[in-house]
Amino acid sequence: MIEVKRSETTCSACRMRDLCMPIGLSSEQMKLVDQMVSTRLKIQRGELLYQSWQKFKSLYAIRTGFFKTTLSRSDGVEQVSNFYVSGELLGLDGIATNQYTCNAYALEDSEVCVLHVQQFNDLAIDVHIFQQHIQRIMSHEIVNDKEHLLLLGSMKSDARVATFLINSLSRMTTRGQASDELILRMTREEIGSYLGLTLETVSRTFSALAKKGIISVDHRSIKILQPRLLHNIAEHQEQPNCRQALLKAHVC
Amino acid sequence: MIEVKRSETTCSACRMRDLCMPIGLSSEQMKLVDQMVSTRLKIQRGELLYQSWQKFKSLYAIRTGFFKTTLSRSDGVEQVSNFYVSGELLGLDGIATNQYTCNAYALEDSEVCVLHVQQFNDLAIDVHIFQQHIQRIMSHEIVNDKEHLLLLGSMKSDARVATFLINSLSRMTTRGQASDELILRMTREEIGSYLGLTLETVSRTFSALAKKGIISVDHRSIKILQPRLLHNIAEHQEQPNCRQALLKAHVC
DNA sequence: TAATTTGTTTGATTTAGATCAAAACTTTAA
DNA sequence: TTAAAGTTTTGATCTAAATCAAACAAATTA
Repeated sequence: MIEVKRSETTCSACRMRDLCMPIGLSSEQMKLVDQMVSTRLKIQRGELLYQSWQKFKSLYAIRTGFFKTTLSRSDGVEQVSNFYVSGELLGLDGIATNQYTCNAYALEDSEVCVLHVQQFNDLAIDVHIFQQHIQRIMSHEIVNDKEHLLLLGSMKSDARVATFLINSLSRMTTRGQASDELILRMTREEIGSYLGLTLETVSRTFSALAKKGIISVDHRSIKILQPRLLHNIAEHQEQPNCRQALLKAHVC
Repeated sequence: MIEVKRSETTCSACRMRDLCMPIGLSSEQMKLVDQMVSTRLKIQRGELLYQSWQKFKSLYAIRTGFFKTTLSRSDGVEQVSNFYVSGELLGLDGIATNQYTCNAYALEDSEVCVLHVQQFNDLAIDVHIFQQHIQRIMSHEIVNDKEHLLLLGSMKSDARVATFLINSLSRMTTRGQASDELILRMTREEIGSYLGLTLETVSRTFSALAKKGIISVDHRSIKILQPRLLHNIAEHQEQPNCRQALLKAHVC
C-alpha cells in the first residue's frame, strides 16, 4: 500500500483507506472520508468501548489492539459473540435500531478510530461507494455469524476448538506476519463462552490435541504442528453423531 | 420455477414500498424502485430458490409463502439457519462475496419478487436512501443472528423451544392477524435443526409444555395458553446451570 | 519478597439431551 | 380404499460434556 502524505492534524495510521477501503474513491471523496476519521481513542485493557442499549453514535475501526464483543442475557450473564483484531470494524450491530446490541471490551490496551455516525450519514449522501463498502463489511459479518451458528448448532467440542484455532490463525496471518504460532489474547473461559463450551472442556481439548502431537500448548502460545490433522478434526463429522440437529443429506 | 414477466400493470402487492420501504423516497425515486422489482417468481413447496456457492444475482422479497434457509457443512449435511415469512428479504448473505452462503427452500408454495443485483446497483447510485434502508435490514439480520447465537450457545432445550414459540408468534402477529395460535410450517426435525436439538427433544418439550398447561399442541397448530409462563421458561436461567459457557456476571 | 488474585489443568462424578427403538398418526399416491 | 412414505410421540438407554473439586501456575499487588 502506498502511503499518501496528509495534513498534520490527521492520525495517519488510522485512515479508513489503510484499514479497509476499497479502490474506487476519487481523491475528492477520499478527502471527505479522511476528515471523518480524525478522532482517535485509547482504550485500556478490560475497559468497555460501548455497551448494549447505548445509543449508536459511532463505528470504531481498530487501529491497534484486540477486542471481544459479548451478548447479554436477560439475567445479565454474558456470552462472547466475537473477537476483533486490528483493521476490523466494531459497532455495525448498532445500525439496525440505533442502539448497540453487544458490549465491546478491549482485551488489551488498544486504540481505535472513531467514525461518528452523523458525519458518516452526511458523507454517505456524497460517497455511495463508501456506503457500498460498509454494506459489504456488514454482509461479511452476516456470513461469519452464520458460520458461528453452524459451529454452535452442530459441531462436537473438539471440532469447535479445532475450528477456533484454524480461524484465529488465518485471521492473524492475513493481517501480516504468517506463521504456525498463535498467541491467544483471551482466557480459556472466554474461548469457552465463544464456543458454547466450559473452560474445562477447552482446556481438556487443548491437552488432548497436544498429546496427539497436533498442536503444542505453552500457556497462551499455541503452535500448530500438524495443520492437516487439525483440519480433519474441524471437518470431521462422525457417523454415529450425524443425526443430531441436522437434516438428512443422505450422507450417513 | 415459473417466471412471471410483468407488463405495464405493476404487481401491486410486491412493490418494495409495500414490503419494506421506509418513508423518504420521492415519487421519482419510487418509480425507479418499482421498475426494479418487476419480476415475480413462483416457487413450489420443497423447491430451492437459491443455493450456497451460486453466484449472487438477486435479492428476493417474499410476497407470499414461507421459506427456510440452511447452512451446508463440509460433509453436505444441512442445518436450518432461519425461517422467513412474507414481507421479508432473502439473499443478503450473498452481498459479501458475490456468492450465496445459504440454501433457500420454500416450505410451502410461495411467490417472491426478484431484485436483480445489477438494477440494484445502478439504482443505488441515485437512491442512497434505498441503500441505507437495505443497510438497516442487514443490520437487523445481524442482530437476529446474534440472538440466535446466544440461544445456541447458552440456553437449555426448554428455553430454546419456548423462545422459538414466542418469536414465531410475534413474527406472525406483526404481519397481520394477532392471535394466540400458531400454525407451524415446518417439521419437528427442521425446528430441531434450527434450535440445535434433535426432533425427539423438540417433541418431548412440546409434550412437557402441554402437560403443564402452558401450550396446547394439535399436530402443527400450537395454542399459547399461558404466555407469561412461557416467557418465564424462555428467560429462566437456573442457578446450577449458570456456569456453562458463560462469563461471570456475579449473578450466580 | 511474599501474599493474593486470577487463570489453568486434571480427575471424579453427574446429567441433559442424544441415540436407539417402536408404535401411532398423517399425508400422499395409486 | 389400501399401501407406502413421511412425521410425530413416547420409552429405554447411553454418552459427551457439564459440574464439582482440588492442586498448581502466572500475574498482580503489597
